[in-house]
Amino acid sequence: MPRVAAPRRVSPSEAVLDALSRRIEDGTWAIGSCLPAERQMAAELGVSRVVVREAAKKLEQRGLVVIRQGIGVEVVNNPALPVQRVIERLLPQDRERLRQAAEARLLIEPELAAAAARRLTPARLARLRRLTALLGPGTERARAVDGDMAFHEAIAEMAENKVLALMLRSVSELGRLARHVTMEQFGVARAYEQHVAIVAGIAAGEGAARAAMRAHLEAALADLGADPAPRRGG
Amino acid sequence: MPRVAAPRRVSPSEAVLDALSRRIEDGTWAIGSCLPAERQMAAELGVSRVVVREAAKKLEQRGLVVIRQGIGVEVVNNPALPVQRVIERLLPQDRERLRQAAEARLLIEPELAAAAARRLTPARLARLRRLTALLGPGTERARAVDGDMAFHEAIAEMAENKVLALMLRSVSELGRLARHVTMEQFGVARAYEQHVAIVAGIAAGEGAARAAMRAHLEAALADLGADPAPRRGG
DNA sequence: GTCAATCAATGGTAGGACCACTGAACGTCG
DNA sequence: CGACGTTCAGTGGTCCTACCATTGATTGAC
Repeated sequence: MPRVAAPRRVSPSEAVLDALSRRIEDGTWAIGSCLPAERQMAAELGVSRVVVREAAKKLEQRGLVVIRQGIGVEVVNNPALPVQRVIERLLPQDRERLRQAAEARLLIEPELAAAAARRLTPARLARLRRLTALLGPGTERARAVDGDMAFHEAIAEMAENKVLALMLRSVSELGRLARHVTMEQFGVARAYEQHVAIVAGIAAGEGAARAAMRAHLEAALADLGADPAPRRGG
Repeated sequence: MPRVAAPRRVSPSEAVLDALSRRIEDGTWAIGSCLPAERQMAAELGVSRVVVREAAKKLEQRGLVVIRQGIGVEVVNNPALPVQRVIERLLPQDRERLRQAAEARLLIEPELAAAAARRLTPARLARLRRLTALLGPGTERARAVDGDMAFHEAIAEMAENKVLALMLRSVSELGRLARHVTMEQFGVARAYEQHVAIVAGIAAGEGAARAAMRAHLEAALADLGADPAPRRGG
């Protein structure tokens, strides 16, 4: 019986958590699909249902899955979700949270655009141009917001800084509802033009990218300020 | 039997989670102390031990407590912890994580210093001066790192943007180990001088604050680059 | 006085039973 | 035939009880 050689046994809980998160990340369970039932996984992994539940709960906290009674455990893979929740608890009031989030975004995102410009390739430029089409003429409001998010997220990705990308996505998701309102209020055409301008800026270079993005965000912020009560001001 | 009036019963789990987090935030259980045992809380709240455990686990994920077998549930209240964990999972490699975190910090913190300058009051200035003393001559390495963190955190607080403060704290905690190394390598005296310069900058105005903070961070980043392998580069 | 064994308390796991909710299959009624 | 309410099987949510594993303090022998 070794007294120092084996002090580090992995608990069943950790092992299962590891196994599940691994299989989610390697695509064993596709995004949008459901994991096997808790009882079944417990049987397969040779552990009690308690540890499976615990692992699932942790995965939910990490934004990898959502658990719904009567349905199952669905894969979503959204790492920004936990950050969002932290911010929501930190700033319970919608209005103030939105303001600070917009402030943070105004600080982060122009820099992301600049970094994306530094690292621009023809393929990436093409992708950005494709993404602007998502806000092209005749786009419905519901899809427009998704298209808007996708566009900004792509830029964040191209900046090749996952920390900043995570932060951007978190605050950006927080403003999703508000964006919906302003889109409805001011139309998507203007947002589309600004996105086109941003792409042109990124193609032109760091400075132009920064300026274009900054203009876009300031416009959105101004719209937000014009809206008296952004949906449930509690 | 109302068919629409009462569709929203709070589950025991939510209720307990709410109760516990409330009592933590209002200081019923001081930071550093332990909550009652799970069995006891279960009895007091009239609920099974499972839901108490679940609530405790969620609190742990939120960075409010840490759970240790054989010890109990200790209160810590560190909202940045979940964000740290997300980043650690997102960037498993120490070196790259540190680099991106430093990049993010270099972007965020000068702006926080500028905001702090805008909102400066005599009391706050005094507080900052007091905090610089934590790095004064003759400070041990171990305490120096804590003092450094406290100083930067205070500035973030004075900027009055909790979102940015959260982000700063998260990336800043990630670099704690590395900071330890550089402190040991280059001494605390230089860091002290830079902190003094930052305070002077904040007192002088936005631009000066930004510049001073930027210089401090760039120096730290350069030190980091000089270090070949910041502790376990796996 | 030192050190190792003991012990009580804590969180961790097991297994089984039942509750609450969901979606779909089914049957009924208009 | 079609729309609607019912039933039902499957899912996660909760409960209970017992036991395992780890910790820190207590106790005892040396």
